[in-house]
Amino acid sequence: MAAYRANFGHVNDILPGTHFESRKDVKDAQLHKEREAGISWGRDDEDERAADAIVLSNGYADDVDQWNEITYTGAGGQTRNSSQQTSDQSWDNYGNASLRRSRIKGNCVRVIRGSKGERAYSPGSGYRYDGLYEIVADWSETGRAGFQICRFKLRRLADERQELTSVERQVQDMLDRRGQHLTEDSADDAVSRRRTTTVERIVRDTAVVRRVKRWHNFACQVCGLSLAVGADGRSYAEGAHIHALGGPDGGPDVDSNVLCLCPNCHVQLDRGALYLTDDLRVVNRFARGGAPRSAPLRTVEQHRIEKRFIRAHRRFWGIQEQSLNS
DNA sequence: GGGCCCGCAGGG
DNA sequence: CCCTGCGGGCCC
Repeated sequence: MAAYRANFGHVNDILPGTHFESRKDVKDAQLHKEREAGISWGRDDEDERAADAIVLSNGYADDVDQWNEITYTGAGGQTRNSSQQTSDQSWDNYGNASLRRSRIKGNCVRVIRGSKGERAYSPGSGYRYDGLYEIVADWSETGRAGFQICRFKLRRLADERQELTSVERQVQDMLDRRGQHLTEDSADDAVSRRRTTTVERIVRDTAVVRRVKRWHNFACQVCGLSLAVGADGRSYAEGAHIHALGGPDGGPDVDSNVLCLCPNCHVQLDRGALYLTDDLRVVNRFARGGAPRSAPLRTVEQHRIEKRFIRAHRRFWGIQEQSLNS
């Protein structure tokens, strides 16, 4: 059998946010080579071992997951599946050496989160592909259990640096061509601006966003509007991140941080005109008639919203949740 | 190809 | 909690 070749970046047009039932499914999708191990590696173009994907599933007690930044623990030094170090880890371990190699070469790695990981950022069950990260540092230290561990600092690539999948690239090419064409004709600056926003929106329409919109049948969770546009008979809705994406303090692209909204309510949420209370009521700060008005957020069983994202959004807009007359 | 070791599964 | 099973690498 031919040696596995490391492959960096998205694979098979699988969008970040795509959910899998089991490690076997993740492997079969070619996101991660291994059935069980955390680090996926193969030979790179110089025939060295280089890592191309990792799984985070609480296998090592020293892991720290903050979505945008991950402090990952290398492989080895524990009895299988125990989560407990019983000896030192080594840089001779192929997984650890391959992650270091990818750090040196600047290869990005795919990150897959399992349900046992950090609650705020992990899927309720199974596994979820969360896109591309770069490895910014590696070092050794003494772990909680008192043994040497290999450590890696990973940072999520900014949205504009998350490489597009090939389908998205095709759409972008198409839009680029149309944009050029229109610019020649009209020299209208608004055209290229609109083109830019369209591309951004495509990039951000992850599997998470698609799933949330489907759960709500493309109806707005705030006002209930079902915008019937398009020939497919489906309504138009947008995936709105409560705790906005981007930047080192950006929120995660996970179900519990996304709402299905109409464009009006989306922009109001993004500008802080709408906010959510801890008990999932929507408050319009600038409602006509003086006092803020609130109404319950429309919810469905399978769509859990996390308070921490609601709070991050309020904190961002400097909203203290005190004067709540519903 | 066989034997051995390893591992962020998976199920009882 | 323990145990079994399995795929991949690597060494004969």
